[in-house]
Amino acid sequence: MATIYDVAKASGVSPKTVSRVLNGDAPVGKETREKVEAAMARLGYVPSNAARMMRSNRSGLIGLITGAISQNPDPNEPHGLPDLYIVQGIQKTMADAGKTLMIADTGGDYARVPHLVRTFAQHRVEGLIYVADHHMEVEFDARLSNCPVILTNCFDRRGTPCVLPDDRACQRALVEKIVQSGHSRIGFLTLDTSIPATVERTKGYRDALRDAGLPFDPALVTMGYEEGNERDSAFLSAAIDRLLQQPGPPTVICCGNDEMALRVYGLLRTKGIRVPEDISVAGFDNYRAIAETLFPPLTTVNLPYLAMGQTAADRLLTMISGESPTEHSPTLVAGPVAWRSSVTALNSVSHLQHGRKPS
Amino acid sequence: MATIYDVAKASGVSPKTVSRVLNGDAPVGKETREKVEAAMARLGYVPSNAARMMRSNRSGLIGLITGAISQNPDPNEPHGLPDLYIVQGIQKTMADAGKTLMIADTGGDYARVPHLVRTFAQHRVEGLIYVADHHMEVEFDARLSNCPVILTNCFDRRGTPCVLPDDRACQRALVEKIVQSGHSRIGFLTLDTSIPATVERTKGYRDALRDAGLPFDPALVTMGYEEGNERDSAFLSAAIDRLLQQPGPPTVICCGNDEMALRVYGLLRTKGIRVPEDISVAGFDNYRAIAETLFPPLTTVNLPYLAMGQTAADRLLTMISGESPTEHSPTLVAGPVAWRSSVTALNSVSHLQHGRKPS
DNA sequence: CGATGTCATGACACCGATGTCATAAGGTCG
DNA sequence: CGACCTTATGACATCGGTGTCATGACATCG
Repeated sequence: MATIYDVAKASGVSPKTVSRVLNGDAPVGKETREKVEAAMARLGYVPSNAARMMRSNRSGLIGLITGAISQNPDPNEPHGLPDLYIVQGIQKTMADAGKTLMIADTGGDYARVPHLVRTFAQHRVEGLIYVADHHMEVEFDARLSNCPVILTNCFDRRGTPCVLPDDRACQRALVEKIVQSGHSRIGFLTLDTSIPATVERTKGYRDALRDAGLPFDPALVTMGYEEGNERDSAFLSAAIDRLLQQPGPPTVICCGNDEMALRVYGLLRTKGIRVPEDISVAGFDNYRAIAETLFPPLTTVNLPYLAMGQTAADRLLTMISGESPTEHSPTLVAGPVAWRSSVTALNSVSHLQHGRKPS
Repeated sequence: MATIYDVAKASGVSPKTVSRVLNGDAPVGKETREKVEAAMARLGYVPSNAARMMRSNRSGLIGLITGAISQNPDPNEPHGLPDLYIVQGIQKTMADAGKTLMIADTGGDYARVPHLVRTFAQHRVEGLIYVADHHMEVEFDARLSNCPVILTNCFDRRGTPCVLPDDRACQRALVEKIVQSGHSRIGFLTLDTSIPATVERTKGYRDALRDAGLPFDPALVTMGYEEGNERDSAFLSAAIDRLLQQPGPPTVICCGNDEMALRVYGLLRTKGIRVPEDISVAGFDNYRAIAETLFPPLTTVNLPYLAMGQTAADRLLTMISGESPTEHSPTLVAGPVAWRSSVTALNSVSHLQHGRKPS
């Protein structure tokens, strides 16, 4: 590999002059510049970042740790998508800022994190981002990193700066729209109640009801998925039955995510209930492979993962530049409702739940 | 940031001895080692890769260029998954080999590739991998890279080493199993016929028929998706009608991918045709969010993206070590059939296509 | 007991850039 | 015309490690 000395010799100038041509940080005679540029092209010279970094002490590198790429021990899992969009947002923002992203993957093994942090520290990354695959609490050990850290899609107890999805506002916006369509008995099949997203979304659900002056009926809210057992049809089916087999059954069912909605479509049809004629269904995530492909297309909420990534990247860049003191409160990012035809407008006069024919 | 000199001073030895403790490349007295290690821990010393690299000229870095993370101008697209699993496979293999992966994303803009290659060259990556989001032909310009290059999920005209999915063998294996289940009229809704995968899979489809001694009927093969217009229900519906409204309609429909199969489920039900009682359906990709969540679960082919990534990584590592001369032929990787209940065993005596009741 | 070998350690140069300072040529101004 | 500035360039030290070689203290062997 050609060095700056080779270029200098080939063009008959000093290495320092070649450096000046490279960086344009001082005036260089036009003729000299052309000679040097010709020599660089001829030798296929590419400057060495390592050498450059030794002096400047600025690596231009950002470290990103995630399980996005292989969160699940089980390959081909559908999860790990959210983090992907987050990574995409980060990537774009960092590229625009002239930073190079080093991505490391935990391979699903959380114990690898300290090792990855150390590797990044060796490369003298200027900042570190941890991206979780779902809204969760973590304990991210970055003591060795010696650089600003931001958590994305997760938070810790130490108050490390973080960017989180605004599950509460999203669920609230969805339910508000559903209420505006004339629904007042709104079922809610939640994800496992032990995860933060469920807690926040349930608050949002209640917010929307309260604002609309509707009562909160606990019988309309029940858990549809059990943590670690997402594909148990019997569990989900029983949850649906709990909702439907009660006085004043819901006219619409909100699901914890789009995948659950997909299964709910199937289970309702098995029970001879049509979507959306007999009952409306809504999802969460706007997982388009499902939401747009289903028939009828699924009303859902677009969690703004891309924007979360961008927000996180911007916040980290601010921390790196050190302009303003580091803010410790979480940044919440909400997204718009994706309204599709799986939720029908209820005629506010007739409160029939069944037997409506498609128009 | 503490340096090796700080550690040397703090422990009262020479920098070189600290280096020896770090690398274990020469014997160090037990007492000295402990002093040095204590000093390193106390100072929070982390060696600088940049400095290390300058002498050794070995960066331990592998560059990966992909659109996986943001292939689609349209966020939340379901594609970009295959590449993701490929990236996962590469990541794992490289981590095991002690290499650090630098991932750059084209952001959907192919023109950025030369710039990304240059950035990698500046970091002196030891090898370069390009991952495409689907089996395709590319023109990958890596002249500046000055290191081994491997293409994954794509190929070029110059014969750059590449790893490709064995679409032909996969489709063949799927059709073989379907034939073994008693089907002989096998419909095939292909992806756009202009893409390499469709060409190869159609060959595999014909291979399986030929081996089973079944005739190839062109009326059973038709295009279900048009390039760039994947969500046109009318197009797909018309294709289904072409297959069904003919003498000797198929007893099973193979789809170009799992997403198409999801739509086919919906369209068939709209037409009053039950899956799998009236007709069987098979997919391609084993996209589990769909294949396992659908009812009935979808029979499909597991394209081994993970294995492709591992294969590509292994091949690149071999090229880097330079042990054997670089092989230029493509490496094909096949995957197993994922057999689920969307394809029924046909009683080989009765060739009824309709009217079978669920057992 | 001297020749040889091993162990433990240090001095020093070097990798490829860039920051600092020096220097020489030519232009401007009072 | 000399003081001073700007432009264009080079010499040299430096960043943080590691490779090479040298050195001194012991141990081993014939």
